[in-house]
Amino acid sequence: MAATSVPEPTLRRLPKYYHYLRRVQGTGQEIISATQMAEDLGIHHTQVRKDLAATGSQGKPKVGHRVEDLLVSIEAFLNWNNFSEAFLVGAGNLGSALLGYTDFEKAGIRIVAAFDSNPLKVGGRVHGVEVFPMAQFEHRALERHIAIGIITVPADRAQQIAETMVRGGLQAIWNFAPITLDLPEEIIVENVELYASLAIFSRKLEERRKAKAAGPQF
Amino acid sequence: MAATSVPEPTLRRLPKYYHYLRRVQGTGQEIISATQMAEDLGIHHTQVRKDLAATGSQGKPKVGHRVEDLLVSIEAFLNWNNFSEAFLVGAGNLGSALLGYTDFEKAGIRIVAAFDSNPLKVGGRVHGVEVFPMAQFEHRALERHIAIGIITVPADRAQQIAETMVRGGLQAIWNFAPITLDLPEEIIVENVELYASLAIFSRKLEERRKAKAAGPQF
DNA sequence: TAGATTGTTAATCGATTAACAATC
DNA sequence: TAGATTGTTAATCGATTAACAATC
Repeated sequence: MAATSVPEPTLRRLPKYYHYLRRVQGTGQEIISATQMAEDLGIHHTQVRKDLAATGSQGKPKVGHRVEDLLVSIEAFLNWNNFSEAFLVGAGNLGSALLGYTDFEKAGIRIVAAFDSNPLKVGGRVHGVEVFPMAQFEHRALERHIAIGIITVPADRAQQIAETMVRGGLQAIWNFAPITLDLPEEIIVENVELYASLAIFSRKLEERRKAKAAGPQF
Repeated sequence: MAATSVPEPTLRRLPKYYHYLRRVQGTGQEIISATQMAEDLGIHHTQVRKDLAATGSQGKPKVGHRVEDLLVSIEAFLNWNNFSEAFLVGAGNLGSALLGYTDFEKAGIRIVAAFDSNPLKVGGRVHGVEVFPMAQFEHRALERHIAIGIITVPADRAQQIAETMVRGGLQAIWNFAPITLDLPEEIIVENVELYASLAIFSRKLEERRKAKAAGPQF
């Protein structure tokens, strides 16, 4: 069962390479070296080589990698040729924004329905996606064999929604609520922690202010 | 200059503790142990202790930590009592969603103006925040001594926007576009990589499917 | 050929986890 | 007191970086 052998940081970097390579492709360039990629992306070149090797793509010594080959390898490795269907819960500001991201489809996920507990939203459509009452989530998810759930509700409702998702047979949850979900171990959970960025901002800006106040030391 | 000594992963976990402790506080509980926190958040207890120690908060052996004390320490450490003003560029779906997040203010950031190149959006308000033409960004930023910029435009415009931000004197950039910004080293950049989550989903779901197809091994 | 580039193996670094002494 | 909990020092683990052989 060595399939888990690819480190998660590598997995996280692959989309970065992918988007970069798409831009390179857009300029008409057909060959690229790991060295060049590393420089442009601010990543160590050995790192880039290892990451690309993980996708099974091979380059030619002295030449480099074919941009097209790399794109195909990454797509295949991430299974981005197929997509899984997703249900989104919470058609508020953030939820609506995600419903508008048609590009997710190129990245393995298609949001096929939204759910909300607000009767004013139910029955309508957001970016073309129908909004159903939360009460219908479980049976619709089971019926359609949905794999992925997206949580864009306030923190105090997230745990409960997540549990409904598990009952609906979902296998992966993309959680935008700032709360740690307590779920069976086999459920894949990805938390988008917006506040983590803010913590880094506050701290680093403050450090800089202090450094400035202390004056240049040399 | 030991201020940089706090590891970034610690910084990223602190908001998690903070939101958790707020919920605990909401139940009326006044004392909590690192052990309990660790269990609820799925983090090793030693890790929690080290992270809390970094904020300067102290607990009492056999007793635990006062919830209130921890909240105050984390707030102070992250400088969340003050806030910095931010300009957001790109009042589309995601940008609008962020403009509606009034909670960011508790986390050290207040979005005071939005900018967009679409004349239809300029002059209007989104969640109460005025939308200005992009051409005014630089002088308004300089005038108001803005520290933080938020980029919620498509990838192909992000680099250019970021450069304008630097010219406007901003010190930190929160980038939601899937592109690596090439900026002077002193600029603090935080990338929110939504596609990273999708990479993990695709890969892990695929692994699971394969494991299932192979059948239970024991 | 010479040299740029690939790809792998070894060394380093830093975060996480384990072990343990201190304390109320 | 005994035992739970804190907080620190040491060990482990895994990712990143460095070194180097292979190749067109």
